[in-house]
Amino acid sequence: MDEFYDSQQIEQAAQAFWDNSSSFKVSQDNSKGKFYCLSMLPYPSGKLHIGHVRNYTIGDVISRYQRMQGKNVLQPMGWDAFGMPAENAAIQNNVPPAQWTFKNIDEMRSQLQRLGFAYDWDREVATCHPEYYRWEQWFFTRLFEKGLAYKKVAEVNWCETDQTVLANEQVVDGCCWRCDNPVERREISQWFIKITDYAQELLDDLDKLDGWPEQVRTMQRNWIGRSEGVNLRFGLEDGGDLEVYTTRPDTLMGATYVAVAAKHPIAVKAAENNPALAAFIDEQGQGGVAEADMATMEKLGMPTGANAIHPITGESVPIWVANFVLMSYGSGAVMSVPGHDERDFEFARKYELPIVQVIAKNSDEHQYDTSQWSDWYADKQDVLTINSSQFDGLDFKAAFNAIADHLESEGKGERTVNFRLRDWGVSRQRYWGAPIPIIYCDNCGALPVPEQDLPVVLPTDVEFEGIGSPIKKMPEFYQVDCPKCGKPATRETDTFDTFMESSWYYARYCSPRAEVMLDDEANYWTPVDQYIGGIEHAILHLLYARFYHKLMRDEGLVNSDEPFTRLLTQGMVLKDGSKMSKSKGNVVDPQGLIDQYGADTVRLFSMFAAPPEQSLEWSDSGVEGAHRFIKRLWKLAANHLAAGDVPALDTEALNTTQRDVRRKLHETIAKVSDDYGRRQTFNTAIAAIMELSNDMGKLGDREGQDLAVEREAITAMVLMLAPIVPHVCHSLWQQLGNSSNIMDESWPATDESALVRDSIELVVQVNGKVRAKLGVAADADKDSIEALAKEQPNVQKFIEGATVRKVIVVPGKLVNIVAN
RNA sequence: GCGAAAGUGGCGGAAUUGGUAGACGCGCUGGAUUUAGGUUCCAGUGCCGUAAGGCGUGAGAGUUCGAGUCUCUCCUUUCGCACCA
Repeated sequence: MDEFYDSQQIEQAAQAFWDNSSSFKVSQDNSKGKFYCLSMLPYPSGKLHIGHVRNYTIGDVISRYQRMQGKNVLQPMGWDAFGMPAENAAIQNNVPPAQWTFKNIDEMRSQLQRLGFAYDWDREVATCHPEYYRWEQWFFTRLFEKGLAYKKVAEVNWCETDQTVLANEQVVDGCCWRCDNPVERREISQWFIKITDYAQELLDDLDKLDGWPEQVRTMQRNWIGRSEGVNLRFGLEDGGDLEVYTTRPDTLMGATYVAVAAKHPIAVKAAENNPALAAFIDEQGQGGVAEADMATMEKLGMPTGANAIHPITGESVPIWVANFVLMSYGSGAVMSVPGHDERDFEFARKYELPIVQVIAKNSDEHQYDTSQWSDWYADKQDVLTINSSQFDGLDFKAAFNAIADHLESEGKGERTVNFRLRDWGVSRQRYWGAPIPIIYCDNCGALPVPEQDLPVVLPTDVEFEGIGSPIKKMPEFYQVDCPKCGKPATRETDTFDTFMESSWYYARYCSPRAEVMLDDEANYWTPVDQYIGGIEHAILHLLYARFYHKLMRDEGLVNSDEPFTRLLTQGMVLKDGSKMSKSKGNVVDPQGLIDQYGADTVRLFSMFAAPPEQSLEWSDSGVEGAHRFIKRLWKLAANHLAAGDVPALDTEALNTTQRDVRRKLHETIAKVSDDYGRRQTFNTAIAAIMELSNDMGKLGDREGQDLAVEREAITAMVLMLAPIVPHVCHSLWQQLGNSSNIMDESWPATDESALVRDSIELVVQVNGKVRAKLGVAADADKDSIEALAKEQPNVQKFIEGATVRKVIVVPGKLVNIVAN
């Protein structure tokens, strides 16, 4: 065997072998258990980023590990190919988005292939291809017919100068990123899908997802935001009423004003005769629509001059316009209880509105300081109502029920379950996306494009100027005949949110060329057994995909409730402590590293530097360390093979050193198996194999059973490293004399008899500090351990003159002598 | 602002169920070998201290025989917030 490790030659040979034997092509096979391992598909931005390398290495390691567990493994790859960057590149480089996108796909595909990922490339999907998005269009027409897709007015960021809609990302400090003019909020009519119809199920089913990180489930629960409260109505002095929703009806007696959104009809009407209010409302239309910006801006308000009638006391309370009340949330109005809501409290202090205390700490502490907020003011526990006339002296639950009952009996309100989750807006006023398959006819209204006319193909031969979407200026695209009455009609020119494509691609991989949206193979492979992707997708993408799966289930396309059984959320890759970005100049190009060290080194370092869920600090010298380890492994095998014939292992004939090494080997197999399968901490698996490799130096002269133990250990190491560094392990496997394909070998098994120990080492502590170490027989009893521990000279020294109060013996671990 | 995480040597990290803090790797120091050099191998390496020993897991408190791990308060950083993907 060549003593020199030549990564490029080894990797080329291994990849040629895999290609020639179609190693990763997979089909339905009912003789084995299936395992669907999926990594989030990349946006084809140009070149592979180091974050992609990490994501896809994790997926590949899990796939290859599962294959060695005897599973029929599907690991596909594709492209989330629609989106804004292609439009931006088109403007910058004067190249059509489609052309730019396909060039990037070709480049990135070859990079992925160079990394040796075990993808079934026959299943590759690009979401910008009409054969993909036609099914998305078809599915949307099904949702339309079921009443799950509808149109309503919603706000967007609007740049008046450029006459264009801006994404939140394109709004910088309230101004347009291109022309720097202030952005305003504009209402336009858009398509929505009723995710709120599924809010309760999306919430409930989170409990079933025990293969998901708890933090992701918590984030989704909070995002869905189920609350139980009361919808209640304040009367208006000039007739009619004003509906508000509250989760705190127990504090209704403390409502001292009502706040409405700037665009609320009451505000708009009041502004008619009030120029100052009109100016204020106008000002609130400035800036972007992003919630983070809304929530951090200064809380401002202005009185409308109108009053509302409190539903219980009948008292008159002022109606204010407040910029923190959003028209898109609930009814666009809230009751304000400054005594028991921190935001209302600050608002009331600022505008000198009355603050009334209506709950008090359950103790005798009825004191209430209206000059500053105290945490307990909003408590629901250990509080009683006060100043609430007939509702005095009640705890939260009793007050909630008494007031809700009262409102219901008076017809002024009703108990309601509310969700924070809003319907999914899927319209985008952009070019590079899937056309929304709707036709507007003056006679027949909005109609879905008939199935036989799908797909609505996005024209790719376009002049792209950057201001507005080119298809909005193409009569040959939007001028159509009404599919119902045949009269001239207009095609929808908005395109779908790209989350539409990424919400069902996992199912399409199962039968990517089928002439239906999904076929039987989808039910063979789904749900995905292991999904891997960035933590930044914890809410939106993962929630939309869960929703889509339920929609597809209800259409009869899949027969499971959830798309992803186990989820691994990968941490970010950092350099010098911060996220890599071109502006910081700290971007690591994986291609250069692959050229220099080989794919295996890059894969090994990516897996070794941190556990997958944590952020990973990239380090060039760390990459060298990974390369060094592969070279050591190579040399270990070369020297072993050079030592000559290996005798059969005779476990009865081993000396102490050989037994120790063999015990270490089987301890390592046990640990590494657990790390791969249950813990998914590949960094500790690699560390354990490195430890084993260090320990093998103890074996010495490679005589007799030395070689037998060494062969057993090297064989196991190569098998255990194969998922992480598949090329070098493929080569070593062959050189060790095996004719089989290593990825179809079985995972090594632990020999329990090798783990047996005669004696164990215990730690002896005095008052919790380590004072001695003690070797005892593995079956020693507590009393003899305690006696032995006390005899230790260094223990004697510390308990001398003191009284032993207690002795704690933790079997197999330690003895703690408590003395003073 | 709201929601979710993270914080351990010079650095990346380990400690899985409350039980020896710092595995493994990087870097550094000393030595050996070879070379023009990279390489390779051996030894050492949390901090203070000659030592005995003491201190030490973002800060502060608490529970416990025992806390990186559990509880509370605070600080810092990261991610998400619905049109970035």
